[in-house]
Amino acid sequence: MKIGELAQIAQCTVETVRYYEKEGLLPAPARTVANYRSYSNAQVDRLRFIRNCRALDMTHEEIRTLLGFIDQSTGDCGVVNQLLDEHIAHVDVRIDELSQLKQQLSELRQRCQSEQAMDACGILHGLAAMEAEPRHERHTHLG
Amino acid sequence: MKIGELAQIAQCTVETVRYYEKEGLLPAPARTVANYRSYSNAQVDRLRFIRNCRALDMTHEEIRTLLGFIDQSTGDCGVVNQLLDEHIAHVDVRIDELSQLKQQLSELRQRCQSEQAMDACGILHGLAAMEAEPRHERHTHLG
DNA sequence: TTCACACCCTGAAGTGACTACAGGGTCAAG
DNA sequence: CTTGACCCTGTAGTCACTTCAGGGTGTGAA
Repeated sequence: MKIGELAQIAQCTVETVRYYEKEGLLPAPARTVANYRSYSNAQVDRLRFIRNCRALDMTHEEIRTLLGFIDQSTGDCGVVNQLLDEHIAHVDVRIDELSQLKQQLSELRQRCQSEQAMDACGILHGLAAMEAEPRHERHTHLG
Repeated sequence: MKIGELAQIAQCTVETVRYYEKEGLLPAPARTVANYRSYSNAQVDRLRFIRNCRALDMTHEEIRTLLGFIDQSTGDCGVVNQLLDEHIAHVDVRIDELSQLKQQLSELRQRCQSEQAMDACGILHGLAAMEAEPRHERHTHLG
């Protein structure tokens, strides 16, 4: 299977597949005489695994860890459970942050209901007057 | 006022202030004889405005637009209202996406309650079996 | 045979909003 | 006269890609 077909199956671009190879998430595949990448079924499965993890917003580092567990396949999967729990916690934190943000933005939006002169705009005044809070450290890799 | 004091007031780092100057969000300040940046009160206000916008997760592009409105101060603020509405919509979309994600992750987590052998781990199997969805385009700049 | 066109290759640079670092200058106190 | 806190410039690194430049390969039609 050539790279274009693989990319279509895995719902990503050809460039992304090559990027994963460079990053070491996907092993380098065999090549045809024309130097085209040629993928096995196992490699298709591995890419699908990676794309599924990415669809769940895991980082490459998290994915690398999971792939490591699969490759070893020794030991118990407590570590996997823990990784997932931590990732879910990340998502929770980010949802809370965004909810607070929405609250603040909605309040700000309330300050200007009509299209008045710039100088009088409650939103611009609100943005100028807010008290900058100490920047909170990131508890999550989710933007 | 020197850059360190300014950064402290605006709750950001000295590097960030210099970065905003390079990006054209903050005008280049006067310099002392020792070539130190020296800020006026107006520039302090402008940086506070920028930091407040960033605390609300606006992009530099959005902030640049708002600063442009302030600098012109002609016309009505309908455009400001619109920018804010769009930004609130971004945040809404992202909250929905993350909520769906959390749902998927929780279901996945259910698949493995005990610490069993890697090969039997329901989470790893779940990640391998998921159907990759077509990559959804970004409707938001929020990560 | 020659052309078009879809697909493949590599390697470098761009994205956003910073952060970190190297290598140096300035200034006040002890 | 030295120590340490602050300041300067410029470059590179972060993350997960995307885009681009400049080429090679393979197949079907004119």
